[in-house]
Amino acid sequence: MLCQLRGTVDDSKLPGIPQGPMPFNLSWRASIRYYSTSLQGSKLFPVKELTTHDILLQSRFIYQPAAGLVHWLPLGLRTYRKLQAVIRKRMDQAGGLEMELSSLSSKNLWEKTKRWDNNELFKFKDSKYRDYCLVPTCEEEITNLIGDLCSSYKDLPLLTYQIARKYRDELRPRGGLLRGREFLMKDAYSFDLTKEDALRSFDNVNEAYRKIFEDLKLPVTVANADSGSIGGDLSLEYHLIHKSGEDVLFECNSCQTVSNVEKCQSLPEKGFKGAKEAECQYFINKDRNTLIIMYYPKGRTLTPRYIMDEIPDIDFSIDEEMALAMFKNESEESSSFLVKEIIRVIDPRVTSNTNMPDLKVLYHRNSMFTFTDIPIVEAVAGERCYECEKGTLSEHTAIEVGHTFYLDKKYSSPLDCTVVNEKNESTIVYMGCYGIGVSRLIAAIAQTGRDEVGLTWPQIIAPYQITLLSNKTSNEENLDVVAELLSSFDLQVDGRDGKFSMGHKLKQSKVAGIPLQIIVGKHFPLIEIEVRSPIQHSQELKDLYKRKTWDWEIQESPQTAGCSEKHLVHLTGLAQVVDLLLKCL
RNA sequence: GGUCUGAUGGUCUAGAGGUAUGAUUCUUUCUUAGGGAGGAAGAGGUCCCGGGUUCGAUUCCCGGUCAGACCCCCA
Repeated sequence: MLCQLRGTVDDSKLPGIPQGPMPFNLSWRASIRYYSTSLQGSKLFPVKELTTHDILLQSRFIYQPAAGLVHWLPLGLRTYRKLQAVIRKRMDQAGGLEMELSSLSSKNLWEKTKRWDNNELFKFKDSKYRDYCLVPTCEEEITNLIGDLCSSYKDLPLLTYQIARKYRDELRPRGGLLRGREFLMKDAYSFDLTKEDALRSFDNVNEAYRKIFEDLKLPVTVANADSGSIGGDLSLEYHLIHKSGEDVLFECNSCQTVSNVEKCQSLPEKGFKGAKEAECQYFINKDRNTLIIMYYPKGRTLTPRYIMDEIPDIDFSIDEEMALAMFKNESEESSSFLVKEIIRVIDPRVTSNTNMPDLKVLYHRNSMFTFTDIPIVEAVAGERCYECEKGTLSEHTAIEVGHTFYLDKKYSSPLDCTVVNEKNESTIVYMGCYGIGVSRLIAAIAQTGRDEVGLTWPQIIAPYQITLLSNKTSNEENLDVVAELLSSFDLQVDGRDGKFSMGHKLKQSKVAGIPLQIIVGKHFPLIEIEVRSPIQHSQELKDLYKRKTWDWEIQESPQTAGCSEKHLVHLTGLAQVVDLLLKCL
């Protein structure tokens, strides 16, 4: 793939450089085109004012044919594949077995897990009017598959994964890759005989995730999370902190616990005397014999599910009016007042100093129970951590890029995924599921890594590691010599001539976030290397510098946009220096 | 599903009741030659779709479609 961008439009003048197959059968000319037309109109829209999504579009990583859909272009596809390779490597090391399930799934499994009635599911009918969906995730299919194929405890523990496209009928897709209707996700599923084993599998995958983000050199934040519609009771989210993020996290400055706002209880600040005024909301339990009244400070967001541990049979599907009607109705029918109960849940911010609203039901003192120590509203920054009760919470916005769930038997039970144990007894397996949004991760990395000049990728997923380019006057043979010298590297050779100036080619490479620009120009046989983002010199590099027997100058912090340092190296040492520089990234 | 905004050459845009401005891009060509080069000539538009008002609508009105932002939702 050396000469993908090499040469002029005139095929007859192509130099004798090996030509690899073009991705997607794009013609030679199309390849030149995607490069040369990038950032059109950049004078009108300087890169630093563009959104990251626009940079991805204009530097031809992706093409957006319609809202929520993405075509991957040659440059973007390289990053897309490299990121998959990183994930694949770590999942394999964790013992994962890669598979690939169909993107289509028939209705019956989804009915068993009660997830068919979801308007984000892409549903359609075939010519025989049978219902299908495009998979938004694969718990149903994989659980069914494993239940069918695995029958003995000897098959466990089992970890399967796939990197495949997923579909969600988002009402309003947004932010391009961040929230598309079709996206790439790595989804993994673990199957274990016992809960202990399942929790070990959960830890195992989380460890693999840690390594993946370490490979990418990303400062990922792990947060306790609500498990949402997936269910289960243990769930971790992986986030990149960024101001554009849609998730809100709270971090405790004492115990360091990070939690998603959806799963973050908080205590009032020290010395808080109580809210001025309270509001309340009524709920009823599933047996319809207990009314639950939640009191919380006026103006705060009530989070009723925080009481789930204490009142597991609370029924959130019944609204306030219905709950009150049911309770009153039951009261009349039932002659015994004693079987009726009222539970008051009073948020800790509501105290004796607080104005309480009037009760809407008659009650009997003996049948009333009160919680006063369970926080039931969304946390806000500045309040005290509920975990350690010492630290103060601070707020961050973040982009969620990964999520792990311990599922217990949530899916294995309705889908009857069982194995026999040593005693030949049938037992339901324990599951976990684990996702990384691959396409979203690319967008998140682009977003968090970009600067005024353009994108900056972690070296391991940059579309190319190096752009090798010529200036307008250097002769082609010199470029060939250097290309040959560096042929073992992941190299993009931009030998376009004519109207493409050196500055033009440099800018394009830097906008695209290629880590190194190497210029074959007027100093030949000295070669210029520009480093896109700041790096730490390794000891190895410093040693080589001391031992060098050929020309090598380093210019720290040059006054060039998108360039942290420049090297002027003689051909003789070029490959060694490039190799060590890449290792510093 | 709600609220708002928008739709004009491939891309971005100006504009006004009388078929359209500028830039960019693309083609040919000359010059230039180290930080997104400059000139010359050329190419490229049923002004989103349907209806209404009008002598005449791309422009005004109504409806639709699509796109974007904010809600809502959300493994």
